[in-house]
Amino acid sequence: MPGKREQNREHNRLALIEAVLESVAEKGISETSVSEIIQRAGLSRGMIHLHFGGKDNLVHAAARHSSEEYYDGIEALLQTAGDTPQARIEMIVRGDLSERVLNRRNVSIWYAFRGEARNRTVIAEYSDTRDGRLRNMIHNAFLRVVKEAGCADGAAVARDATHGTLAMLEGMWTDYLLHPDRFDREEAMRIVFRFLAAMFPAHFALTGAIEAKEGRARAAAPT
Amino acid sequence: MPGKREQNREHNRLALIEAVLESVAEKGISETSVSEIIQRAGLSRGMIHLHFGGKDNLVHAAARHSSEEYYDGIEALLQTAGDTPQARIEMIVRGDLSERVLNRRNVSIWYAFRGEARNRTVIAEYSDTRDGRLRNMIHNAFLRVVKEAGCADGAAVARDATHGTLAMLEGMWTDYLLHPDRFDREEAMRIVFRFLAAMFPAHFALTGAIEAKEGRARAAAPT
DNA sequence: GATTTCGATGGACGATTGTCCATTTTTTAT
DNA sequence: ATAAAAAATGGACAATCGTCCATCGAAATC
Repeated sequence: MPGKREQNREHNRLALIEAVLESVAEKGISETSVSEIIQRAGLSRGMIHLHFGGKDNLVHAAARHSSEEYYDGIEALLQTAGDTPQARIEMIVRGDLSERVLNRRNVSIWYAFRGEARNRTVIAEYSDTRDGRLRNMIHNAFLRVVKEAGCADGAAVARDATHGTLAMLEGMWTDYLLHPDRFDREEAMRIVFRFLAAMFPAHFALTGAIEAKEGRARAAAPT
Repeated sequence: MPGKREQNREHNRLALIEAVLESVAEKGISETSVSEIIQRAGLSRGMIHLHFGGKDNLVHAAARHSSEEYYDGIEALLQTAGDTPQARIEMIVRGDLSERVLNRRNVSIWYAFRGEARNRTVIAEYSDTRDGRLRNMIHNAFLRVVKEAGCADGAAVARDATHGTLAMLEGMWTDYLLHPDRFDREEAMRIVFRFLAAMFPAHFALTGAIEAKEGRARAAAPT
C-alpha cells in the first residue's frame, strides 16, 4: 500500500493544526500549551517539532488555516449569489453573519489571534489577507451600484460604502464576542441593510424590517 | 509625616497596574509575566501578591482601570458638547476616533484583553461596561433625533442607529489595529457621518466630504 | 523475507512560570 | 529614643513551559 506513509503524515499534520484551533477556541491562547495540543491531537510530544519545527510555527499555521477556511467559505457562498451587485453584497453580509461563519468557535479563535496580532506580525498578515480579498469583492459590487445610481463623485461613495459596511460587520462580530447569548442575527442583518437602504434607496430594501417587528429580536434569542 | 504610608501604598498599587498596561501594550498578554511587570514597576516580586493576591487579580484590575479610563475620557468630552442630540453624537464619534482615545497603546491593550474575554468572564465585563455606558448616551441622543424627525416606528430606528453606529466605530478600531500606519482619522469620521447623513439628512451634514476630496485621505497618511 | 528508510515516540533538559514567606526596612505610635 | 506595626524585599519552591534527541516501529524497497 504505497503512499500510506505520506498520507498518514499529512493527516497528523492537520490533526495538530485542528488541535490548536480547538484549544484556542475552548481555553484561549494563553492556555494552549504543547501538552494541551498533543493531548487533543492524540499524538506524541515530538510531533510538533517534527512537523513545524516549533510551537510558534504551528500556531502560525493554525492562524493561516483558520483564515483560509473563513475566506473559502465566503467565496463559495458568493458563487451561489445572483449577478446583480446588490445580490452579491447581500450574500456577503448574510454569509458573514450566518451561523456557519459567525459562531462561538470562530469568534473565539478570531479574536484570540487578533489579540496577538500587534505583537506577531505573521498573524496580523492573515487577518489582513482576509480583509483584502473581502474588501475587493464588496468594493467592486459597490462600484457597480454607484454607476447605476449615477451618483456624483461615485468613486468616493463606493469606497466609503465599502469601508463602512466592512467596519459595521466587524462591529457585529465584536457584539457576538461579548454577548453570544443575546446576539440576534436577524437584528444584525437588518441594521446593516437599514444603513445601506438609507444610502442607496433604489438598490436596497428593508425587506426584513416589518416581519421582525419590535422586540421580536430579543424574545427569540436563545438562552 | 502621617499618612505617608497609605499614600505610598496607593502609589505602588497604581504603579503595578500601569506596568501591566505598559507591558500588555508593548509585548502582549502572553509575554506579560510577573518578572516583566515588577521590572517595569521597579518594585519587588512580592508586591503583586501583597497588593492583589495574585497575578490574575492584578491583570483584572488593569483591565478595569483601562476600561474606566476610556469611559471617563469620553464622558469628559461629552460635557463640552452642545446640547442638540446631533452635537452629542458627533462629539462621541469624534472622541472615539480622536488621537487621545484611539492610539496604538489603547488599541493594543483593548484587543489584547478582548482576546482573553471569552475565557475570562471578569475581563469580558469591562468591555461590556464600556458598551453599556456608551450605548445609553448614544441611544438617548438618537431617540431625540427620531422624535424631531417624526419617523414612523422611531423607537426601532433609534435602536438600530445606535447599534449600527457603535458597530461601525468598533470596526474602525479594528482597522486601526491592523493598519495603524495607513489609518486615516478624517476618512473614518467621514464614513460614519456619510452613513448618518444618509439616514437622517436633516440632522447630519457631510461637512468634511468636499474639502477632503478624492485621494487626500491616503496621501495625508503618516508614514 | 530481509533491509532500508523515515515518521513517531516519550522522556530528559534547562529555562521560566507564579506563589509564598521569612526577613529587612520604614513609618507610626508610645 | 524605643517599641509596635505595617509595607516592601527577594530568594526558595514546585510546577510547567517548549525544545530536542536517542530510540523504536511500521512502511517501503530490494
